[in-house]
Amino acid sequence: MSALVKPAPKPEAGPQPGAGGRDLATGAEAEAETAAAVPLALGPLEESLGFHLRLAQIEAFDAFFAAFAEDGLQPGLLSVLITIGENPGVRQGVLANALKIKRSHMAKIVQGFDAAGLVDRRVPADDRRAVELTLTPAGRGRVAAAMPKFRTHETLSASRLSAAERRTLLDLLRKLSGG
Amino acid sequence: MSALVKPAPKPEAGPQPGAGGRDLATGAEAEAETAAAVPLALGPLEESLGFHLRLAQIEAFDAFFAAFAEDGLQPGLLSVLITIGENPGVRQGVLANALKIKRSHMAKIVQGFDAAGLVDRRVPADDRRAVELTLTPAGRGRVAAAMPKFRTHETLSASRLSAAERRTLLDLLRKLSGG
DNA sequence: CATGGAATGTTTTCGAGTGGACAAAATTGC
DNA sequence: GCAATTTTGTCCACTCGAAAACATTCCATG
Repeated sequence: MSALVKPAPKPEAGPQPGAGGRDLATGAEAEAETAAAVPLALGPLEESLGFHLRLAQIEAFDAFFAAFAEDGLQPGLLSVLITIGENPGVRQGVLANALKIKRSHMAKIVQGFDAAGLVDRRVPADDRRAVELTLTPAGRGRVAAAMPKFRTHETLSASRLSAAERRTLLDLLRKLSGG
Repeated sequence: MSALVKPAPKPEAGPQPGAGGRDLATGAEAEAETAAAVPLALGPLEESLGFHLRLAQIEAFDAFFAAFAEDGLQPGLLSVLITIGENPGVRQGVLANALKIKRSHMAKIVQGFDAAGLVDRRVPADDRRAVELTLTPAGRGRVAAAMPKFRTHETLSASRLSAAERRTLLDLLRKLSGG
């Protein structure tokens, strides 16, 4: 598949009228589909952590996609690359565990990266079941190239929060997840 | 399909050895797959809102599943039912918009609910494209039955946070999502 | 009113992610 | 040493959700 190599989802002429062409830099939220933004009564959902987590996550995901659209890179995939870079020789299962990605899925992802020449898979001599992962030079380049955009994205996506609020939110999320 | 009527995912004999039988009440986190909980260096991810949102959301999702496994109910589906209940006669598209569910997906969901006899779909006379949704008595019963469990789940899932922290987290999430 | 465009919901098609069975290698117990 | 169990990764079948094309209805403009 090489889910990383698709040369920007669709090389269209420009912002199509119907497609709702994602204003990248402006930060305007631009009324997703159509359907008036009628405020609904959410009842108990209004106070639900899980519900708001989902909302926030979807929004963050969308923002990420908007930022990285041309790279054809997804949040999960980038996190895998980064983590391999930070932990050369990490075991595939350990990686999956830390990133909350299922091992079966991680296998697919790593296959894709391998095929794309971004990671090396080495079978250690002392345990021939395992696979140790390392970034290739190309992989390191890919990560390095993505990092500035990543930082920009992180800043932009929290633009509604003050620095202190962002810090607090991060800490609380970490605490919630048992960090 | 009737994705709501499956009588608990698998009516097995008991907690299978290999299946990892989800201790519901204990709250112990029980080492998901196997793979030692080796702490990895996450580098820039450590400070990433999006990354921690994903982690927290996955965890919340899992907890929800554990709590509602026997009901065969999913977070998104319950949120749809609740919101219809809170807004009788709501338009399908408005609902999709508010819950960040794609319209095409909402169509499927509503079809399922309709087939299960949980919602009524009424085409208003003044706009024959639209569909207005209402809970049937059975639907209201379903929601009412789920609510206590839902509140319990909400409380449990935030057990690592104090009440004040939970409140703060909720407010920050809402602010982040443009509430 | 006729005609082109927009809004609403549906269908179809496809990718992402899961669950479970599996093969190979390691570990343990005898 | 050898069988049983466990760990590690992979494969296959399936579901959830998204993107895009579509049909129908409404609206605007002449």
